[in-house]
Amino acid sequence: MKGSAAIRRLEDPRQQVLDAVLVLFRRQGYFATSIQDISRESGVSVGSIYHHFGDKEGIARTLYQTLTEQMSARISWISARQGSVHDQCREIVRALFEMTESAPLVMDFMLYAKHREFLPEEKPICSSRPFELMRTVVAAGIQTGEIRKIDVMVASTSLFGGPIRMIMARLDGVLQAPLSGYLDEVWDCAWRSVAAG
Amino acid sequence: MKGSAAIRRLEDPRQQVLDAVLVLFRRQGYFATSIQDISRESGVSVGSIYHHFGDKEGIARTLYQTLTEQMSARISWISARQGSVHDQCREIVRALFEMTESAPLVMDFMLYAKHREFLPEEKPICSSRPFELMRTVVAAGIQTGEIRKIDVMVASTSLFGGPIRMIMARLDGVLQAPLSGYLDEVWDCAWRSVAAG
DNA sequence: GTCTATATTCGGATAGAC
DNA sequence: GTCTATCCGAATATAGAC
Repeated sequence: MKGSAAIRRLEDPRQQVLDAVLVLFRRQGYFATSIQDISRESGVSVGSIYHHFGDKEGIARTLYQTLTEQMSARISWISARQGSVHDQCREIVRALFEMTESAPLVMDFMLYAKHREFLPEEKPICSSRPFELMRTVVAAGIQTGEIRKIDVMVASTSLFGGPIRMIMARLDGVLQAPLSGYLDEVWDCAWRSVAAG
Repeated sequence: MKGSAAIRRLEDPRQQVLDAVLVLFRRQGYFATSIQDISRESGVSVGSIYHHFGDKEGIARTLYQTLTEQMSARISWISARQGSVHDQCREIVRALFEMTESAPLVMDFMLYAKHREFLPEEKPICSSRPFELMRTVVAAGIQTGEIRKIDVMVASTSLFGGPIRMIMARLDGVLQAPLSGYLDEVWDCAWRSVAAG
C-alpha cells in the first residue's frame, strides 16, 4: 500500500541523513559539520552513514545532485506548460520565489553553498543544469523575437539576475517580507530589461 | 623616499600574509587552507602570523574589512564625481567590471566567499557597506525621478543584479571574454529595467 | 618581532561484532 | 544493514629561544 512507502521513506536512513545535512550545512556550513553532528541530528549511526555514502563528500554530492535534478525537472515542467517565452520565464521566477519561501534551506544550498570548496569535481553553479535550462529558454525567446537580439548570456543574467539577488537578500534576512509580495514589481523590471519592441 | 615605502610594503609581513591568503582562499577555500600553507606561501613564519593576527579567523576578518573599505571608498569616489544618478550607476558597474578583470581574486572573495561560515560575526554581504552605498545611490535616483517609483530593494537588485551575475559567470570561467566587451549591452539592459519614462 | 618545535584537540574514517 | 569503539593523521595554537 501507498502509506507504507511514505513511512518507509521517513525511516529510510539515506533520506534521514540528507534532511539532516540540509539543516546542518545551512546552520554551520559543510566544514564545521562533523559526522558526529550528522549522526546525532539524523538518528543514523556513523557506521551506517559511511556504509551509504562512502565518505563525507559523498553526502554533499548526493544532496547536490538530488536537488539540482529536482530543480531542473521543475523548471522543465513549468517551461513546457507555458505558451510564450515571456510566460515561461515569469513562471520560473514565480516558482523560484515560491521555493525560497517553502524550502529556504534548499534554495540556500543551491545558491549560496560554495560547492567548489567541498565538491571540486562539480561544475560551478552557473553551469549547472537549472541555469543552463534558463539560458535555453532565453535563447528561444531571442529566436521568437520576444526578447531583443542581444548576447544570450547578457539576456539571461539581465532577466534572472535581479530576481536571484532578491532571493539572496531574502535568504540573508535583509528582506523581511515574503517574496510573493514583490513578484509583480520584480518581474516587470526584469522583463523590461530584455523585452523587444 | 617613495621607493622604500613600496619595498617596505613588500616586506610588511601583514601584507605578505594578506596577499597570500587571497590566493589560497580562492584556490582551496578557507577551511582547506592551513596555517602551514599560509606560512609557506607568504614566507612568514607560523609564530609571526599568530603574533599579528591572533588566530586564523583574524586573518580572514582583516582581509574582509580591508577589501570592503577599499571597495566602499572607490564607490563613494565614483559616485561623487558624476552628475546624474544614471552616470553614477553606470560608472559603478564599469568599475566593478574593471576590478573583476584586474583583481579577480578580490572580486571573488567579495562576491563568492561564504563569509558567514568563517566570519559568523560579520553582516551578510548584501548588508555590507559597498552594497548599502549602491542602494543609497538608487534611492537618490528615485528621488530625482531618474528611476521609477518602485521599492528601493527591487530597484537595486534589478539594476545591479544583472551586472553582478555577469561578474560571477566571468569568475567561474563560464564567460571566456573580458567583461569590458559586454559593458554597453549589460548596462543598457540594466538601466531599461528601472529607468523612468 | 620572528622563528622552530611541540602539544593537544578534533574529526574523518575503519574494524569488526551483531 | 546497523552499530560502537577506536585509530590516526592533520591542523590550530602555544611555548619559549633568539
